[in-house]
Amino acid sequence: MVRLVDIARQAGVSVMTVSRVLRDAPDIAASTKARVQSIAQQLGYVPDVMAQAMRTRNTRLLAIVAPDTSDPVTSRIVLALAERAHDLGYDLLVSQSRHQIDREEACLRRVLARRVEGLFLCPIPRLDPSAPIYLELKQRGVRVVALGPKPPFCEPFVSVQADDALASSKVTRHLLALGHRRIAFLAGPSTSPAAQSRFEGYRRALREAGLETDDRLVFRAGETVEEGARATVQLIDERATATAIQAVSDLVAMGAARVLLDQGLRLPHDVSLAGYGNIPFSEVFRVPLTTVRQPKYQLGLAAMTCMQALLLGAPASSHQLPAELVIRASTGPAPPGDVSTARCHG
Amino acid sequence: MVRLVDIARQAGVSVMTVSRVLRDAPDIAASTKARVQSIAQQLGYVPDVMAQAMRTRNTRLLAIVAPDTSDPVTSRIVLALAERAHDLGYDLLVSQSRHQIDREEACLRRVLARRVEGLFLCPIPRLDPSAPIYLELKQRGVRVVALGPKPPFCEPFVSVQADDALASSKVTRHLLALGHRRIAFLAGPSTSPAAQSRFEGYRRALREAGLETDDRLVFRAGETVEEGARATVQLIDERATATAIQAVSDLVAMGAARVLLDQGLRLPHDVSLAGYGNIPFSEVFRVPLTTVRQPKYQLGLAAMTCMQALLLGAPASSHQLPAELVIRASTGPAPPGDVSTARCHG
DNA sequence: ATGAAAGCGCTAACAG
DNA sequence: CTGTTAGCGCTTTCAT
Repeated sequence: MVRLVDIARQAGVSVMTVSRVLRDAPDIAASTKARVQSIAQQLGYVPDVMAQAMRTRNTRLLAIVAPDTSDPVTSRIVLALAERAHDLGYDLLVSQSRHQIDREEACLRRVLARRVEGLFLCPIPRLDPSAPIYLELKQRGVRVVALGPKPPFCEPFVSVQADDALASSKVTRHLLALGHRRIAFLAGPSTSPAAQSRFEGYRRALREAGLETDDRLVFRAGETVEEGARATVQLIDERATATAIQAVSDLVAMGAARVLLDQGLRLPHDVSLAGYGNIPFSEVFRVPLTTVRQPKYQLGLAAMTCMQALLLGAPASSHQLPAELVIRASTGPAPPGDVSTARCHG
Repeated sequence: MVRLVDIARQAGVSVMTVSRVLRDAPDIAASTKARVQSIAQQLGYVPDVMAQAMRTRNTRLLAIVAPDTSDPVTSRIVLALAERAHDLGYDLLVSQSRHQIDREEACLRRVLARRVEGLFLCPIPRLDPSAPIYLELKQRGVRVVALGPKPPFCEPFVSVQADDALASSKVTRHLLALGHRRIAFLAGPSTSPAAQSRFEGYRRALREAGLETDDRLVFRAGETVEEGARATVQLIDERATATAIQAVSDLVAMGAARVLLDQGLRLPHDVSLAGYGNIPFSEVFRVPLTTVRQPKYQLGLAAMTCMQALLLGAPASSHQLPAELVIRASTGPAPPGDVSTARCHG
């Protein structure tokens, strides 16, 4: 490994001079500079970032801790973060908490031990409102940007997220505009703030349209295709006369679609279906799915912008980015003669 | 920041003693140990991995450099790598080369500057057979595990990949077994070794069945849905009388499906279609797609196993993991009376 | 069982 | 413009 001393010896100057040249510090004779640079080049010198960090206290290291960076949303965010980080001269550490609270804690300890300058955190939903490790992050002055909906115990952190409630209400309004009055909702896990927000958006839109949420139209699904399918079977079993179904996520919607299509129902002729999230390929789904496009990459960029502010010691504020309704083939006008619609009108 | 000295002072012992305790080194009085541990705990001591690394030369840092870690395959691999790395006491750096050669080089320089102990590399296909930066990696003794098909300039590195040629020939054999004789192939970019291997597998299966590759049935598609669609339009325009179409990837297959379905053709009644890669949701595609399931997570695990060997200075060998044919609804028996089939039989 | 000295590779602070 | 000194937080080596 080539060190500064090696170059210094070769060039017949002090280590300090070499250090200055290689950092482009001022007050160096042009001739010296050229000579040192050439020798460094020739020897194939590669600076030791660790040693620099040790001295300057700048690790130029950021980290993201998330339950699963392979999911379509997070992986796009990681892409944006790593890309921007690189351009800003930082490196990005990736750590998976696998939805396990103690694993998340272990990841965070690692991150502390690496003396990262900033942390992007997708917190695991917890039941317990107190989270000592998060307090510790705060205490130690780690700059934290929370990604996604912020649970109560993340209050002190800046956050960046899509406006789930708003986007979800856009979906509901779209269905209402198509004449649907009985819109079922396939809900996500109650521990997930994102899922909650989407349900909130649905309720809000209904309320604004002068309708009340009918509990018999709300089904607990979950996060997976399977759970979506199960909830839809239940919906059918219970003879819930909905003309439209709004799902908490595209995955759940796909499960619903499977069941509906298997029943011989046509989308959107017999029933409309909407998802949320615009996962890749929801476009090329059996019936191209009306959904919400989350600005994933933009979320990453926004998060990094926040981080830059924090790194400069500037105040940073949380952001809600608007998500966009994408109307495709799975939603259409409500069947005109539908009993339930009539009833609602009456 | 609490350092060893701080603990030492509190405990009335030397820094060395504290260091020993915290590393579980032998020859420490039980009483001292207990006292130091308790004080460390109480002060919230977090070791400085950088400083440790500086002294011990073990950075406990690994890195992955890939064109785009958000693609479905790579993101799963990253998941496996980060997870295993964590369990082995390593952290993982993620760096995106964005399909740009000079960016890849910049990423690799960063990785060198961080003194990572090992590197997972998804190389960008290059036309030029020489790649100085890769030679440098080799020279500097960085342990490298190549992911995916290994281009010629990566020869010196251990690699882990799915056996694309074999899996691709499984697809072709499946179509042959269904009675298809005129099987079109939608090929990928000629620079991609993976795409090449898949084409090879197709040819090999045909040859083994006593058939020759008909160049008029091979269409250059690419990597995207769009390119798949374009190639399929071309296929139709040229009146290529194929009864089955094998695509280099699921994305390309989806493009093909769009065109075929738009033409009013039924899958698999009129024409069979197979993809490759088993991207999420190819199962819930308009017509569930026959495809090849790549053992993505397993690839990550295998790569890490190789890395462990390298880190121990042990020899490691390259691995080809078998990929599995997944038969779904898009492939079926060849239309019995088909002219082309008849012609082949005659 | 514990401590003192030295140094990993680099740079801040000060001197000349 | 260039060099000297000191030290970042830790551990190796050698002493006691």
